[in-house]
Amino acid sequence: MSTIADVASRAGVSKATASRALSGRGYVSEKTRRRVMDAADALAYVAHSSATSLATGRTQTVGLVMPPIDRWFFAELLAGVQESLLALDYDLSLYGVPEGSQTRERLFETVLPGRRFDGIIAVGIQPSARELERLHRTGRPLVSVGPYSEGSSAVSIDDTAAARIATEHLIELGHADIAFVGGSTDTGELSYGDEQRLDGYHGALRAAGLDAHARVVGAAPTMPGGYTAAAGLLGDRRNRPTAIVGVCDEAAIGAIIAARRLGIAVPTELSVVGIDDHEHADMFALTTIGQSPREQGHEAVRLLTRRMDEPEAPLERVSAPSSLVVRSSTAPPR
Amino acid sequence: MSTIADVASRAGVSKATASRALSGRGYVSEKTRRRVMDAADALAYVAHSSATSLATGRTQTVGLVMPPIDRWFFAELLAGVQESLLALDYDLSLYGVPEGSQTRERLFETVLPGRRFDGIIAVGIQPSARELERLHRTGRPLVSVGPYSEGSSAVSIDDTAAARIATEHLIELGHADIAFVGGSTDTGELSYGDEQRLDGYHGALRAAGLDAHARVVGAAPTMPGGYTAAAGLLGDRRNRPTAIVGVCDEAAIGAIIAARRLGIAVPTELSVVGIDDHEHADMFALTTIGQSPREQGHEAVRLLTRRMDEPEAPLERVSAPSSLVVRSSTAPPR
DNA sequence: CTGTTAGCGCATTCAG
DNA sequence: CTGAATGCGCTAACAG
Repeated sequence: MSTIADVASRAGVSKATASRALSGRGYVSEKTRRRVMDAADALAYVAHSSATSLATGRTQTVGLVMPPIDRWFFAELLAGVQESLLALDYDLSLYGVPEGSQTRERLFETVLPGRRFDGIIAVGIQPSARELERLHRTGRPLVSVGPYSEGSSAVSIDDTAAARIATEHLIELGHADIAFVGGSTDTGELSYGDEQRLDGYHGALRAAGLDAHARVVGAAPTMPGGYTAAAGLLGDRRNRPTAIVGVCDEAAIGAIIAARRLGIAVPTELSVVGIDDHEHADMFALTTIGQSPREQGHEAVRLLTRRMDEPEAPLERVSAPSSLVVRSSTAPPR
Repeated sequence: MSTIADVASRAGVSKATASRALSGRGYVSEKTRRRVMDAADALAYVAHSSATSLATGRTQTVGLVMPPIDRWFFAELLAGVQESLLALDYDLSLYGVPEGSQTRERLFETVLPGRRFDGIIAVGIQPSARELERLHRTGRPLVSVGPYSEGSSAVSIDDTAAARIATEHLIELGHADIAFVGGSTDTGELSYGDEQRLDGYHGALRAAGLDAHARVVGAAPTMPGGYTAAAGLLGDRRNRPTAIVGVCDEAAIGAIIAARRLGIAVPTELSVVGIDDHEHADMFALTTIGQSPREQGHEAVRLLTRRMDEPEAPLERVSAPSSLVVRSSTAPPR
């Protein structure tokens, strides 16, 4: 692999001039610029990124930290972040952080402070005070998606409101016996957003004086999770709810499939509403609260670049839009 | 942020000694080692990764190049790669390559040759001759998953065999009218593996003298894709197949859901077999050809590290295991 | 076992 | 407009 010195000598100029010509910064006569360019691609020259980083202090790389979950939300968000970064010529380093592991410690203590990135996006992570201190010490900006962290810009939907609106939709249709699927799992893992959604469900019920009917059945936020939970819930035909709120669309879809298998018609005998507007929601005619994780990814990058370009720019907290999408999985109870 | 010089002077030693103490390479007395360590964490010292890379020539980073598809296979594979890399203290840079875009060019011409990585894993990518030349020119090892590339180690299942076995399973049960769902899409995109699977289907039919019955219906390799395609296929009750091979489990599951909606019982009236053993396969009692993309991710990293540690190590081509998993979506035709 | 001396490859002063 | 010199932070000989 050739270095800038090779290019310079081949073009008959100094390294400094070659550097200026290649980067486009500083004055270079059109003629020598051309010579340098020609030499560069004759040699298939590519700057050594570590050398550039060391000299400039910037890496053209953004770190993305998220739980290693292959849930739709994360996949979409990742795609959004990638799209935006691509357009800006930034690279992406991805870190999947198993909950409370040594990995996590190593990440915050060593990797992130190693100046491998110009900025960091943390998704669904709630850093501890010490972790935050480590991050800020690097002087690089942090953007969080989901849980908000001190000293960072942030973007997220209002999960509480989303679940509340979903539940209210059911209440307005006349439902009183509304169950929540996905409230808690056996393992006790309940991600930040999920917890807020549960709160929103309870809040709506309380406001309507329906507290007594609250029923939360634990389920993983997945289709099989929702399926299993709903199958149990709907098994007893005498005591089954008239409507279900899924913690997310995956769980809600699982519930719909369970209902169908049990011969329970949706929406005539059972209404189901989800949260997310998953790409499969349409196929199941699922009424849901729509959000766009992909857009949130774009927004996160926007917030990040804003502070990478201008470190003293004020922190921003943007609330991503979400709204009720009515399809045909909900109807008045009969 | 402090540098190794700060640590050295605080510990009263030279930079070299500090470096040795910190990295564990070379002789250092236990006593000074301790002093250096103490100084280091008093200062919360973390080595600057670019400086280390420049000096050593290694980045402790692996590049992962894959299509920006959030299909189960890729998500699982990514998880596997991450797990393995984590254990080895390697970082991961992720590149989603839109098919035939400028991005792709930039990636191969600039990013990958920029020595940002110690090795590269390419998934479902078929590099052109020029692209391959660029890669090899860097002298860093390449491992491909899926399509094999000249000069790289590779891991993949035998997609042709997988589809053949799936189809044979149906033939052995007595089916003659077997359709393939997901053969081609309107956009003409047919990823490498999918193409092979289609071949395997045709091969099995041919071997059984069933060519004439071949029916391929185009569908995206997704649940809605399979749903839509199957709905069309099964709509005509007079002329419908007795069995379906899905290009992947997502498509197969979509077909099952379509069948249920149409009141067609699986497996008594229709057999369905998929390929992958997707995490949802169990929920739908789907008979399928199992493979583990996660394991393939581990394997890819193993192949890569082998050649990163020993550049002259021979190239390897490993065939990942796959085998028939019989559940209850298949039965003899009635 | 430890310190000194040289780079790694690039961008960036500062003169000219 | 261009070249020579300097340094980014670290590791790797090479002496001692």
